[in-house]
Amino acid sequence: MSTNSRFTIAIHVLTLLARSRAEPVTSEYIAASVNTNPVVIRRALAGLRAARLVSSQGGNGGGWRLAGDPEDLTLRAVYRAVAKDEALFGLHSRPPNPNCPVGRHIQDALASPFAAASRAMEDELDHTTVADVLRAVHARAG
Amino acid sequence: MSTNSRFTIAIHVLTLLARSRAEPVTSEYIAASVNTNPVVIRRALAGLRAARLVSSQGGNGGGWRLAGDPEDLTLRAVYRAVAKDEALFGLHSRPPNPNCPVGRHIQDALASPFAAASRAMEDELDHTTVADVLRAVHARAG
DNA sequence: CGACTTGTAACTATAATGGTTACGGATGGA
DNA sequence: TCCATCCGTAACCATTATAGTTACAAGTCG
Repeated sequence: MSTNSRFTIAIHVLTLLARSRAEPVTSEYIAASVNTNPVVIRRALAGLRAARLVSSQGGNGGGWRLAGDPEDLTLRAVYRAVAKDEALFGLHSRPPNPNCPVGRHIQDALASPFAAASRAMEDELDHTTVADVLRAVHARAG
Repeated sequence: MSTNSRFTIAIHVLTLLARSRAEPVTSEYIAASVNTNPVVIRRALAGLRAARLVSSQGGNGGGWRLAGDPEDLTLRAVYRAVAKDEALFGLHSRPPNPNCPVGRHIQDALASPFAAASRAMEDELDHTTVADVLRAVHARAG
């Protein structure tokens, strides 16, 4: 449904930060792990900082740190920071025909089932934390 | 998460077909309700026909019909027809660095929570049928 | 002072999405 | 048979999202 990797990248980066505890990590180091450009990382992290999930420090010895305990950082919180106000399912790109009964009311009729589906997904994301992801990575790393 | 209206369009069209029962509906009529071009509708319905949700009939008096009972057509089935194999959350656009423990295992570590979230969403979509949507539209149309 | 790092603008490439025109082919009634 | 109708699909274009890259200003710390 999406050609978009923002959510995955965000979790990847936060997992790296969780692994290094309070030690700041540079965008260059992160970019090497994600296999992309440091600017892409800074852009992604700017959004997470706006959501108070991470903090940054410029200059020598600077970098990025988790703002809180990874045990308390759920994938739902990460999802909301990345998705912002964007709905899970997009509506019509142009408004449907208001002279057709279906066109006039379809968006209202879909609001409830769409919201329920989105809520169910987020509730499930609430069951996993960044700390859980880090443990899963460590388990596979042996 | 998606700039994509395929799912909404599909439900909209199927609701129109459910309303007209066995009477075939032309792509031109559907396009007028959706407020788009008939070719866009034909493209969308071609996918739904491949999933056996609708059937089409060319020539005079032709058009599109639901293949089954709208009471049995859940939004989950519509979602799967529209999303095909595409995952709800995209992974990295370029493979992460295999020399980093996190980069090497992050995708595997995310497989389980991502699948659970997608399943939770689909389970919720299973609770609503196209017939339900049509009733919701009728209720609002007064 | 100087090495380092973030912040951000600017530009480019690629791909997805959707809108449009055009036309071939099938259907069914007059 | 003829013809209006309607699907099937190719082709092309515009718009937008994404992300990759270079460049440079500004802040930080030893």
